[in-house]
Amino acid sequence: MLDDRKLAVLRAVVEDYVSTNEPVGSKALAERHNLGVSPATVRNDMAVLEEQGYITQPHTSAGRVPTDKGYRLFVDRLSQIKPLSAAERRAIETFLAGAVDLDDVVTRTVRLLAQLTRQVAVVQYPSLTRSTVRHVELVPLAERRIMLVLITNTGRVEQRVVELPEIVADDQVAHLRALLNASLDGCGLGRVPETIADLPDRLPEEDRPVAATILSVLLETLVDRHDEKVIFAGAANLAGDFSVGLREVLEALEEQVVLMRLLGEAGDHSALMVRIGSENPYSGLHGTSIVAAGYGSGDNELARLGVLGPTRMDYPVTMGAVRAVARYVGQILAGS
Amino acid sequence: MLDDRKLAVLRAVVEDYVSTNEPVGSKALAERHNLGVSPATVRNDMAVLEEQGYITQPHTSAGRVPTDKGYRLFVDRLSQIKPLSAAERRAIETFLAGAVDLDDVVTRTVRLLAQLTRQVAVVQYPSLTRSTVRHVELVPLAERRIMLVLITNTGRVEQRVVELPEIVADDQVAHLRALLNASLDGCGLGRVPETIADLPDRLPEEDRPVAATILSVLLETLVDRHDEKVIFAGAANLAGDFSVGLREVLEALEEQVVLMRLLGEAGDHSALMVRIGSENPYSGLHGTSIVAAGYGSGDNELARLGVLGPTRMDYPVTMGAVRAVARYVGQILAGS
DNA sequence: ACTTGGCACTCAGGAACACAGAGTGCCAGC
DNA sequence: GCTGGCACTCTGTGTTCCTGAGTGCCAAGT
Repeated sequence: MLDDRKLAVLRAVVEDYVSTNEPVGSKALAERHNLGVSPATVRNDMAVLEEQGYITQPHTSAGRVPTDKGYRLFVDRLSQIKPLSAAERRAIETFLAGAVDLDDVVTRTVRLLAQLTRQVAVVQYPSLTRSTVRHVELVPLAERRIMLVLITNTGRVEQRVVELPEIVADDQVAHLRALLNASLDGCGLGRVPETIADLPDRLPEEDRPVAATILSVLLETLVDRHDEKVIFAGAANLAGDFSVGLREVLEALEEQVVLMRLLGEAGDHSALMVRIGSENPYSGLHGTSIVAAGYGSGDNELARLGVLGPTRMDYPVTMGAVRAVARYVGQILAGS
Repeated sequence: MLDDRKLAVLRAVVEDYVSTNEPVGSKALAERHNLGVSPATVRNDMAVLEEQGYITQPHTSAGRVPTDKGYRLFVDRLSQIKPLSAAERRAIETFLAGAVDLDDVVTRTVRLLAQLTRQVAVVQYPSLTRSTVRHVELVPLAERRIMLVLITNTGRVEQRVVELPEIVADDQVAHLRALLNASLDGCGLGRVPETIADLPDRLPEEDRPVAATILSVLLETLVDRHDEKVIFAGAANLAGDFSVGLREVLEALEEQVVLMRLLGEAGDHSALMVRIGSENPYSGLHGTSIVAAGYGSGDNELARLGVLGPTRMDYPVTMGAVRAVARYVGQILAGS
């Protein structure tokens, strides 16, 4: 029902509208893209495309604008992801290579992505639950107070102050630390609870209350952080462009929960996810699209990142940028 | 040269303009505030105030609007900081009390402040340089790789991976750790360099290269973080209000350096700093005002926080909120 | 020396109106 | 099935006019 030329027309409408931000008419379209047919023919095709719901006109006698459905077809079948230029790739590499710790990697990534796409970038911190324990440290602070530090293989560090039910000696602490590390080293965070379940039993009677307190805080740490942290950058890029709903968009960006859902569930590793306009789970963000991908070191996806922009964004370029950044971040993370 | 009534008129102009966001005329002013004089008299006073530069009219035959100079006088002499309501104070306490670690305290604070003032809140992380070492931890990761973890009395944790020049045994590491902690415990971060300067000399010859490497990374950590981290929240509050320059404001908010300068130098502890419109160091932020204060545990100021809003903000209320939040955060930090 | 009522003047913002231009839909002819 | 022509329909823009709020100034009153 949609022959090749009609698809070409749709592609042309999307491309022109994205670059000019104005409804595109049959005449201009027939000229700019050499379709080899007259404006009248284009008009007929447009009428069909409109009937099918791929494009629409803001008001009678204005040009046509793609609908969400139109963008969807464009992304799925009519466009090709555009790779970055060599210069851009070099810029990414050098910019990310300078990072000193995990925090720095994430911060740099989100800024990089925002700058590259001139849109709002969103990056999720590498998930705790999918990483493994590298080291557990217990630091005595006072007689009845110690600090619990958990270091993961992704370089993430979590710490908690623990109030103890009784006074403990330093060598008791040292013993517990050794025991914890022996059991947990390399253990996936998801498997920590079952791994330490029987640990108190392997201790002398008098140490158990203290151990139990510490372990419960440790478990709490894992649970608390189950909702992962997401940060964004490039909000300034919203200012020039957006027609309406700027407030809604900014509000959504500051809601961790919404952001998490936006980035989507973990999918195929390195597969790009695109959500267009009303496909969005959050009503304040109709009118915006999200391009997201997972990233990680090696095969396992640690977290997700993406960009958010107006529905009329340049999908091929944006998708290229997101994919490239996701890959580079993965490499950096694997290398450190 | 400005008698009491003229000051009263200025105050009235500021208050009315803040609450209505429209130029205020002589008639409305004489009615709403019972000044006991006629509109004509008010007009005369206004003419004088305008000549002196405290107010201005957007165009002939419109009401008057305060100038930056007018707001300045208002803040310095005509207004009184408005304390929070009991309900608000309770809300602050319960909201901040639930924080589990330093990161959480800062995040909650910035959101709280944004919500309370309905403006953009800005909070600086407690400064490393002004805090003291609580513990240094060395965690062996591989034969020639260890992780250095630095814990401060404000609960902040810094970590770095260190590549060593040679293979070290675990007990060597343990020895160095003990030595480090013995020398540095309670040491102000600013004094760390001098404190560890002679440390290699107190080690056996063969340990010195390793120690030197670790110490240099430790020093690097301190220097790197000298530029402190600043976060913001409540950007959505900009949307409804701001007339122009929204893009500039958002850009400024994402520039750490600009934010730092905005919050200002450490002043008298717990003294409120107010910067109005063009008093601002950054040209993109004329049209906005900043109310900031230092916060800390006990007497020493650890960092600063504040809010940013349109020049026509409600200064008494905003100042009250900033002061209150700064105090509560200080208490929370001291208690943990 | 201030304050006050009166009065003429100014100007932004809104309503009414006309008009040019872009774009469409449809039809007849190739 | 494509194309040129033509009548039609809108939005956006520019013009004009008018109202109303607000001012500045002046002369009179206290």
